[in-house]
Amino acid sequence: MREANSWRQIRDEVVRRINERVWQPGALIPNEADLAEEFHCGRTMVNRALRELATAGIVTRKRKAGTRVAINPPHKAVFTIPIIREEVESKGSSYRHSLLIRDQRERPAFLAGAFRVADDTPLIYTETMHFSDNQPYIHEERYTNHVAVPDFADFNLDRISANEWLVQNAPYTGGELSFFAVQADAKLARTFDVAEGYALFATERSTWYQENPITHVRLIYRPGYRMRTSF
Amino acid sequence: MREANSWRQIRDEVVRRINERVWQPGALIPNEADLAEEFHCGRTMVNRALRELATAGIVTRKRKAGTRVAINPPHKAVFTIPIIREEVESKGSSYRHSLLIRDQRERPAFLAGAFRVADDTPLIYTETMHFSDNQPYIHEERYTNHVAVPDFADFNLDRISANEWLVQNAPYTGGELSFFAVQADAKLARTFDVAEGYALFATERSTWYQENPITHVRLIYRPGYRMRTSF
DNA sequence: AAGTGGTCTAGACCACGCC
DNA sequence: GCGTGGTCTAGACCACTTC
Repeated sequence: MREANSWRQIRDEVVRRINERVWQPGALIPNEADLAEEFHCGRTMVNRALRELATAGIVTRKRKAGTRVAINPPHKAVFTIPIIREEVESKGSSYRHSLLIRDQRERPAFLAGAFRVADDTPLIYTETMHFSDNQPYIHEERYTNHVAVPDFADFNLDRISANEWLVQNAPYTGGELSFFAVQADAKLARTFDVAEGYALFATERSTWYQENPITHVRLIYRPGYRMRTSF
Repeated sequence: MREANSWRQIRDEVVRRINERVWQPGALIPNEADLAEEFHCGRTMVNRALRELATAGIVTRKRKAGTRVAINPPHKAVFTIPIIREEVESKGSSYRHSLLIRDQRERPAFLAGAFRVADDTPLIYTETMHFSDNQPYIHEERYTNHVAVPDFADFNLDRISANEWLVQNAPYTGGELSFFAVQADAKLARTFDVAEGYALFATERSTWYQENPITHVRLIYRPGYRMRTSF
């Protein structure tokens, strides 16, 4: 059929046939050897193209059973969590932040599930306001386990935010992320200049390194904020 | 060093060295040929291992410049957008839904950006309530382009929800997803038994096939809902 | 110019899973 | 059993980027 000499062309041609219903959802597509012959290339590159489509959920593959067009389109969206400064600056706005509070606290009750440290382990608590073009943008509350990140306690957070410092210096092996809505309390209402109880978008993120909790952060976004992604 | 004969083992060993700081963030790691020699394998499999790590954002690769440990850990999370019924049932709850409204409307103004059809194209509007264990769970408002999905107009939505039908029958080539917070209006407040103005978590999703809009849906979740993912 | 990753081949053997 | 995808090799040439 069409000449194809790179795995990208093979991949794109397979996608085209799926989109145009040459190969229906659920249908078996030709095996690697046959496709290699059709495209005048080695089986290795057919394998690579189909493997990538399988990772993306476009096809499903089983030994002996062959490769099928996936029945359910992949309802997956990859979401990238940016460093706040970079997010602001990428929109052409100026960024600054202000450290409001920095002290040591014991773990609050609501963190017991996410933060598996002894009840009386002191945690570093920081509260930071992030601004975009000098307008309040994100309010950040963070608990950091300084046993896991000893350098953090001494770090000057005036120039670089906790967000940025931890992203670059505290690698993690796993984490959890959640999205939800909160009502503005009195302080947030004042900060963002809305009525108390106003609906604000919020995220929480926990990260850990092996079994050790590193940090837990709650971000509350300015009124009307939307977090977007495309797929 | 350690014996490794599969690309997975190579990948895991590289990850181990990065996590244990044998190779620091930003540092250059040995080139493919050297790693192939160390692991007693072909360069192809080293390439595959490192390519996968590059896709995951663990390392960055440039010709001639070599492979470096990424400075920023990958702040990526993958969201799977489930069929609502499956989400509810996977938690062991019973699911049902109720179709509240189904009519034809012209495109509302707020959809002009997301829905590139002529202003007077009639769209199918549906409003559905999803229940978990007979408690209100998600309120759904949907606009569907019946030019793109002709079968949808005739479909009986009593047994299968629009959500589920479209996922399985209307493949798409792209889409957009956004997360935000809304205030409950009078109707939502009544539905979810909260005060008017209460903060609710909401998502909007648009999908299209090639250049044709398929559907736009806004989901408003019950009070206190959190959308979670781990990484 | 030279070194690096990116792509590709031809061929091989293996592991899985349907029959 | 036996056909399929999964893995792997040894070698080659190319494209890009830094020098």
